[in-house]
Amino acid sequence: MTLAAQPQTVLTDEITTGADYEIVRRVIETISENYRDQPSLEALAASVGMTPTALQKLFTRWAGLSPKGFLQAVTLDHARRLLASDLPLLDTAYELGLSGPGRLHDLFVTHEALSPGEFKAKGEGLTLRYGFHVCPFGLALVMVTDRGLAGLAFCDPGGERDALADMQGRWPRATYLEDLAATAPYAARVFDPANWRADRPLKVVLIGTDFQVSVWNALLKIPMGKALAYSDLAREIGRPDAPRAVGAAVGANPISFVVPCHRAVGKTGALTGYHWGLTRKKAILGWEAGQLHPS
DNA sequence: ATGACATTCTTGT
DNA sequence: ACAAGAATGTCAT
Repeated sequence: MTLAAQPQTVLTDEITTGADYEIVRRVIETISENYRDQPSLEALAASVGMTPTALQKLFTRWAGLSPKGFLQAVTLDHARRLLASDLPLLDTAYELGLSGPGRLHDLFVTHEALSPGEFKAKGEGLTLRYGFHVCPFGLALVMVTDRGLAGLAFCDPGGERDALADMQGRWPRATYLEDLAATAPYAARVFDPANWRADRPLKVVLIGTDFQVSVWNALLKIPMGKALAYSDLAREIGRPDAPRAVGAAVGANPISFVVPCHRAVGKTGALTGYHWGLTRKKAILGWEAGQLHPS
């Protein structure tokens, strides 16, 4: 797959975006494995067979920030700074949402939980429409009900089957329909910051146990560019002794990215596990840093 | 730095 | 009902 035989000109936007992610993903992987050595742009470019300038351009277009800047964003130091910014943030940016049943964060999300009956039936009688869409982090599997967004998962090209199976395992009795027309608007809304507007709230449906839903609620309160330790989350929901259970609940979050599970980090600021791959967690964090400080 | 273990919730049998 | 596991945290080497 190395020869330059592909006719670049006929590739659609979507396909190039997917291919771009693959390159960027490998670069990010390299950066996060060797960030101590501060790999140079030249070395990074060589590792993916590109010229330094081409990689610089591609990476910056993707992340809104240079490989160098990304390297810094992924560093332990940076994650620690996110943590250092104290807890008060939890209630501040967020008073406005009190009027309605909903919660707000950067994406202007309103949510409702599924009724206990509906949940216990493991999705029985629920119709989930799904579709795969290209996004900045590879392929996104979007699942919606008539009440709003219910699931968001990631995969690499070729992994569609596994991703779908993973989601279907969560609600085995639900009916699944492929319906790109239904899911496309959600994909566009979620991954384009220009669409994060209060007058177009994103409706999501949280399907989980009480404990899980309370953890996901706490996650929704973390603003973009901030992070919280699992133990802080545990305190936030009033179970200071259950950081481990919180970790499990965070990992079970069916709507990744929208429910910002990537903003939960270890007590020390270390980036810990991620259901859809640690590399992707770093990619998302770096991408958010780029949205925050456009260069 | 490494490893054992404490602790809470979920899930499969 | 029970046992095992999980995207953790802490304390002892």
